[in-house]
Order: sequence, then structure tokens, then C-alpha cells
Amino acid sequence: MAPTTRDAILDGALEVMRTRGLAHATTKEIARAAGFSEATLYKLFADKTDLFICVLAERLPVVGVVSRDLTSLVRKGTVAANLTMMVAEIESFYEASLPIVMSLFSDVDLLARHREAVRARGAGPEIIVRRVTEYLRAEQAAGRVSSAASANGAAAALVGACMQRAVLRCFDNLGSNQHVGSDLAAFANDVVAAIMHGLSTRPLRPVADY
Amino acid sequence: MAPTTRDAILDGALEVMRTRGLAHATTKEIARAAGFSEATLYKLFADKTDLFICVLAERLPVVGVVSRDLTSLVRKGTVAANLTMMVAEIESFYEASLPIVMSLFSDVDLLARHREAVRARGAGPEIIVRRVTEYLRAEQAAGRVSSAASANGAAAALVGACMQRAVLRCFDNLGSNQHVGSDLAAFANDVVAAIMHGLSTRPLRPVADY
DNA sequence: TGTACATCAGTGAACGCGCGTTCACTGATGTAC
DNA sequence: TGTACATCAGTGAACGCGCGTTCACTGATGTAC
Repeated sequence: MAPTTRDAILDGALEVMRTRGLAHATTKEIARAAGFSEATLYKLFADKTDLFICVLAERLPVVGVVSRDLTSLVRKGTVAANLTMMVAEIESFYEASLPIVMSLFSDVDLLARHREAVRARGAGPEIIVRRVTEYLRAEQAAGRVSSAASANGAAAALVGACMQRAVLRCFDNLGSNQHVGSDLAAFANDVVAAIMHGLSTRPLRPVADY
Repeated sequence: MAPTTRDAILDGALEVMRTRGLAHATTKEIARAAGFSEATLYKLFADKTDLFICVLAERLPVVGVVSRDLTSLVRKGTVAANLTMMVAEIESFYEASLPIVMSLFSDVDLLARHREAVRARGAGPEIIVRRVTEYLRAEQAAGRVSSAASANGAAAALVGACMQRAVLRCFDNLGSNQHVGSDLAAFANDVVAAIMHGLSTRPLRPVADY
């Protein structure tokens, strides 16, 4: 299907938001990036806010952890390997989406409208932690994760580490291009190892399944 | 010392940024909140950007974990209790500062200027994780934290969980007033327990020092 | 096939508004004699 | 003490600019006969 004018405008808006920031995402800049006149924006969107809401709803990346079925991983491979994969995926997702989502905090009205749109879809940023928690609970039921562990606490820690790292990298303006790749893998391994083993001093003993 | 006009303007700017967001923080709004005329802003600050940079440098909260000496906690109380205290403190700090810091991502130029100012001071957002890491290493040296653990990974997970929770709460527009208090404590306990014990299935054995 | 008209995607140019910024000014306070 | 002048914090009113938005319009395509 040929890309529509609407697609071009949404893409142009996304590009301007990414490169110049929401504050510089004027109708002139967006129209220029999209290759159409400003007047065309108003044929397809009620106003500028409506355009932004549509960009957020239709152009923000979706993280695989939420769109896929994590329970298919239960009892497959090792818990540590599964978590490492999730961590890398979630961190990449945050690096791509946070610059845009964070800029919404500059306008409480726009943020409120976005939040309502998200809630109306039954979605929300807390779903990532919930999905990881569900996965960990399933592994607990399968006996591959200690039943004494707090699945929710561990999920919050894993996902939080991803968000933290993404925020720091965005703050330092590091695009994913200068991701050495092994960087991200090393981070994921480090965090998962910490979550798997714990800090408490206990007799070390090799355990088969991680 | 009587509050100066400069203080009033910085406070006014902070208030507008908090309540209306950076996008609505116009010179008119700031002057009104401060109780002075717009012209007065320009007697004390070079331009609007300069004013924002000063607000960020002089009015953003500082987290105790960074300003205090964490090594004084080593070998005191229990590791879990110390970490729980840090987590509560860091989460509160993020809830107070993130709404403002995140809004900077709407303007790449302002963000860049803020980043340079922060770097010139030798500060930066990654210092929190570094401090917690240092604390954990010291406890490892003291034998109260497993020497096999990744201090850095665990610190990233702890601090990340705080940031994640703060972002979610800001997204849902929950001021710290509707913090039940026990909420935050429960969160801190949950995350610290997860980090302390780990997920891996190992023979459970009571350990004295946590 | 040609002709007359309807539809529709897209635009150039203008609009009023609110923004950041500046300027000439005021009035209170301090100071010299 | 009074008087003349300097200093200084603060302001009202205006400025040009770029923003979001609208309107009358164009030119290509489709359609009826």
C-alpha cells in the first residue's frame, strides 16, 4: 500500500520531535519535514494537539515483551538467558521511546490527553513490569525460580535498570548508533546476574539451571 | 537573610514549571508567579534560557545519598535496612526532580546547555548509581555482601527501580501528597528483598546479618 | 469520442495572538556639604 | 537641618517575530451523457 499523506505527516512530526524536540516541533517544521504545506495538516488533523496524540498512538515503538507471549519461554532455555534477552529488548525500547515520552512532561495538558488515550486503549507504561512479573511467577510455579523471591520486586528492579540506563544514555545524547552492542549485552548480563544471585552472603553452590 | 528578588523569580519559575510545565513557563507567567514585572527578569538574567539554567542549578533537589557519606553506614545496622532507607530516599528524590528534568527533553538546546552546566560542576545523574555501588563494594569488603555479587548490577537495579516507580507515578500525576507513606516503604522493602535474596533456586538457609 | 461538471487533494497568503525582549521612565533611598 | 544630586530596584508600554490557524483558491482526476 502506497504511503498516504497522513503517514508522511506523522513521520515528519516524529522526525522533528526526535531531532529538534517537542518545543521546536512547530507546524511549519513538521510540514517541511513531511513535504506538504501547513494547510494540509489541518485537512487531516483537527489541530496540532490532535496531530501529536496521533503520532504518539501510531508511531511510538512497541516492546516485544508486551506484544509477545512470554509464557512460551517458561521452562525453555535458562531463566537467566530469557531474562537477559528481555532486558536487552526493554532497554532498546526505552532508548527509542523515552526521548519522546519524556518531552510530554513539558506540557501537562498534552500529557493528560496522552494518558487518557493510553488508558482508553487499556495500555500503560506499567504493563512491562507486570508482564515480567507474570513470567517470573510462571517460572516460580515451574520450580525454576525460588518461590521465596518477590517476583514483583525483581521485575521492578530489572525493568527499572533498563529505564535508568536508557534515561542516562538519552541525557548524554548517545544514539543507539554508538551502541557498541556488546555494551548492551554486558549491561544485561550484569543486571540479570545481580538479580539472579542476590547480595546476601550464603554458601556458594553451583546450581544447574542458571 | 531576606529573600532577594532573584530568589523570588527562581521560586516563581520553579512553581510554574512544576504546575503548568516547561511549555507554559512563559516570561509573563513566571513574572506573575514571582510578583514582579517581566522587565525585572531581564535585569537579573541574560535571557529566558539563562533563567532556566539557573533554576536547574539552584533549585533542583539534591538526594541525600549523594550529599552524605554512605561509607559511614558500612557495618552499621543491617545491609537490608540501609538499602531500604536509600531506596526510599532516592525514590522521593526522583519524584520531586524528574517532572522538571524530563521536560528538558522537549528542547534539545536547553538540555544540552543544562548537561554542560552539570558536567562543568562535575555532577551528573549517574552519580547515584555510582555511590550505591561504592557502598555495596565497601560492604563486600566488610563481608556483609556476597563477594560474588555484581555490586554495579545490583546498584543499577535498585536505583533503576526507584526511577521507574517515580516515572510511573509522575505519568499518573500522583503527587507525593497522595503517598500513603507505607506505600513507599512497602515498595522499598519489596525491591530490597528481591535484590538481597535473588531469584535462583538454592537451599534456603537463614543468614545472620540481613 | 468530446464536453461539461463534480470531486477532491493540496496550497499561498494572510490573520490575530502571545511570545521574548527592550526602552525610557519613576520613585525611593543614600550621600555630600 | 535642609538641599541638591547620584544611585538603584523596579515598571508600563511598546516592539517585532513566529506561532497556530483559516480561507479562498487551483489543478488534476473522475463521471455522466
